[in-house]
Amino acid sequence: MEQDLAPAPPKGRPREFCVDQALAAALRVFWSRGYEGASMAELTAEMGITKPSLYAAFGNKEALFNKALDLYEREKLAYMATALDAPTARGVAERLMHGALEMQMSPGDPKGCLGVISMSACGLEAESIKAHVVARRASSEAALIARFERAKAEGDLPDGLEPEALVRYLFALMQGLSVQAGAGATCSQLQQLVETSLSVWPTR
Amino acid sequence: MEQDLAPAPPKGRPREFCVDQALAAALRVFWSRGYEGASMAELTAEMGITKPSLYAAFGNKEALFNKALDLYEREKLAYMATALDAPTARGVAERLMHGALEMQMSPGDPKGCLGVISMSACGLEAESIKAHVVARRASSEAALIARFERAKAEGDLPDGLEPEALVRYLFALMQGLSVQAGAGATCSQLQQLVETSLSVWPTR
DNA sequence: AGAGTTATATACCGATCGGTATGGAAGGTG
DNA sequence: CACCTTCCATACCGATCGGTATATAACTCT
Repeated sequence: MEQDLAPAPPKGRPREFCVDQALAAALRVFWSRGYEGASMAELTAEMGITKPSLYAAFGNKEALFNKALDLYEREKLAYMATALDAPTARGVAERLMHGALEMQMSPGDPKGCLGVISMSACGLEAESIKAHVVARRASSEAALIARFERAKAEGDLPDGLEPEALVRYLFALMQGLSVQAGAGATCSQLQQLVETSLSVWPTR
Repeated sequence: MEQDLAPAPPKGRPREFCVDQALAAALRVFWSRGYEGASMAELTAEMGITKPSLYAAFGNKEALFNKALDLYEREKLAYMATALDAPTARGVAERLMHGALEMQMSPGDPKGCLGVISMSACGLEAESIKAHVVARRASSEAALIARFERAKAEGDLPDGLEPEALVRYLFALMQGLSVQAGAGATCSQLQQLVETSLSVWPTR
């Protein structure tokens, strides 16, 4: 076996654009318009490439969306993974709400949550997209439930609150935050929402 | 002035469909597909009429949507108005959450909330639709804020909670409920969410 | 029975949708 | 240099989008 650390001796004409940069541009379009609302014309214009280049590099519209969704979760939803490391259940909730708030207040990015938008968009063609996004949300939901199970075992949860129910409650708040951000709420309004949510968070 | 209690001596050929019935069918389509996801082809098929009949009776797609939105608020969101009559702030919250839950569990209707769906759908053409829906939500938001202002004056609210913030918190929960319902949550999961929300509702 | 009016049915409109065929330009390797 | 591979640019594909022109059918009024 030969070492292939410089694996690709590129044979043909090199491409004239940066794939990662183009994908980031595509993400911004999907993020602000939804899967169906994003047309190939707007995507190519915003990515600065032509349609054949897009199809050669990414496959088709659905594949492009899935790659953009990967990028979104990797870069914009990183706080969800690190939040689980907080020492207490309340700490987890604080990190999640503050992370979601910070993301919505990021000035360069579109408002709202790509996941929420994609689960709400409902055209016939987008059903497989929707199912895909729902499945991903279910996995992060499961991780958070596991974290709250541990909290319950540690006596960290008030009595009578099931981890599953608490996760759904917390997700509902974050989804509501995204909906209101997408509807044009101001930063201070979103801050108010997060503060209120944390002020009523159940303590034992 | 003549009495016009039988106001319309219909002159031409009578229409062969019931306008209210067709509008109800259109509402179901918009509700499950969103404004942009609902095509005229699916609308006319589901309404059981042809395109010229639709345009003659309702104007165009946007006007049809607005009339469907009227119907939605009148029939499906009636609980929001009556909830304000509850004697306490907590009672208002209970009626709102239970009303939203009951609506999401109605077996014949699509899942999710037409308002949330329409605020999330993002194509270029739908921006005026989105603005319209946002404006309507703002008015019901204002009504609820006024109700909680009264509650505050009556000493019905815990100290340190602003009516505005509490309304946004409550709306976030209801929007989250709709998102999860649209994503395929089961009835018992939604019930869990409502119970949890009410169990952490702040009391003085 | 006509005339006037309104609704329906079919076929059609330009524009846009996602996706692709084709021809040439830009690189490597003989 | 020819040769091969890959990418870019233009033009194009059938399908569908929202919306409409035209012709005919069904009704009331004179």
